[in-house]
Amino acid sequence: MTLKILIADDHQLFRKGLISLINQNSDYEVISEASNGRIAVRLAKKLSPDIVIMDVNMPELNGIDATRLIRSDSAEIKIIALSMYSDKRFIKEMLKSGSNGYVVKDCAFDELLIAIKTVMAGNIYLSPDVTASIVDDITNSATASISQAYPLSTREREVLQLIAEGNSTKEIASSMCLSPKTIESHRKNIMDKLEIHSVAELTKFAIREGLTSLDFE
Amino acid sequence: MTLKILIADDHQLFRKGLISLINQNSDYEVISEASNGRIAVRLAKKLSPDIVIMDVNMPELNGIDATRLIRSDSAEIKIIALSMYSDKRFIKEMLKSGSNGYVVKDCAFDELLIAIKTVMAGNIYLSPDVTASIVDDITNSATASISQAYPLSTREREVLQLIAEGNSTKEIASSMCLSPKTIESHRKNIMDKLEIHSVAELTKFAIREGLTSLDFE
DNA sequence: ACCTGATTCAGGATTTTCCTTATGAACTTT
DNA sequence: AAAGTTCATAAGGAAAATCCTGAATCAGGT
Repeated sequence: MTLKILIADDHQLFRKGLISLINQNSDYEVISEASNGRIAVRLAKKLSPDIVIMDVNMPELNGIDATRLIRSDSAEIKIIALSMYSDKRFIKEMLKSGSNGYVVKDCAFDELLIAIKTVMAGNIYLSPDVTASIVDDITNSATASISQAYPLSTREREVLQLIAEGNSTKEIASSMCLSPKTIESHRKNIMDKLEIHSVAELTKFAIREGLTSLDFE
Repeated sequence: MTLKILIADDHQLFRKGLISLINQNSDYEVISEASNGRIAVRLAKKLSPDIVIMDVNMPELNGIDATRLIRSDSAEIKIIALSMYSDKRFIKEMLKSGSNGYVVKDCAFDELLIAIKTVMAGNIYLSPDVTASIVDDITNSATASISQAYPLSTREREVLQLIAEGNSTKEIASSMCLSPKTIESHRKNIMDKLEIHSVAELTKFAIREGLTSLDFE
């Protein structure tokens, strides 16, 4: 029986390349693909894949929160985080959100296959780079972790991400299918919690936390 | 006779995926790969590929400068720029440096094949997104052509920096001893020139331009 | 002398944000 | 089980900021 895989990444060419690699192996089948976290969550719920390969940085809804949402629905679906960066914050947040592995995009394809086998066996897989980074972090454990300074709820982070991506309250409301008043509430709560009262600093916070990047739109 | 292709991208997984896709087509052969611009320049000189598929953002030596170096050595080698972004500045720099095409990473694989055929026929290929961006630029030529390089006046930069540091229009006005109305004008002019209409993206722009930093205050 | 762009600013219309309040659900604590 | 807490949702009205239009002044260049 083949393993059903869902791929979530915002770059079509990357997705197609990965699908091509994976489909050469008859043990695996890519059943669907998502260009952002929101779509990934919906497809995971609908299709129940065995594995989701999840990019960490995506527009609309990032991989961390998408993972959290999928995990809250299902403990069975394995999620492998895929990232350009071996940044400790991403790794920690991704693992906390319930991912079963963390692989950097610079890895060999064979490593990804090993990661898939490892997580399917019920274990956690981390890229060597990632492991090194984590170990390094543990040895220098004095530095208070970012996780402390992360009092925002899932919903709030979603909203913050969209704010930091340049969306207006209205735009966020319509993209999340909520009342603008709700977004206002979240926005106010975010600002109160962070003690930040400008979009500029909110954006910087979001960049530091990896919720958004400096990318051009 | 097969076309010899060199791939330059800093993410191994992306390279392997692309190679897998390309090698399904017997007209093309990926002869080598480079994980940064410097390696790409060396390999291009050594192997004389027909085409280099060049990521714009790479460590060590970026795609723009790598393209310039390859082009200064050879006018025959076709270079297709591949980027995550359809930002006008990247596009312009890449084309000025001598690339024959500019394709966004979100494109379909078939589009990349079309790009390859187009540049091999001696033409320039641009992704639809990219073309739109360029056309948009031309249609707004009067202001936009100037807005390309570094459009902001000294005063405008000053204001932008203060915006990006989280100050309100009022605060900026009082700190610069000007009317809030003046700051509003500057703000509007900045946004018009940059074609950016949110504080979030304005902040990102300011960070990229080095007008402000990500530091905690 | 004329034109362009930079800088300054105002009035009024529009939009957004801020503040308060509230409700039901889910989860925790007592 | 009852009470408290947090979260996500949202409305009404007040306050503030932004947007649009217009315009005066001044410096620099042709």
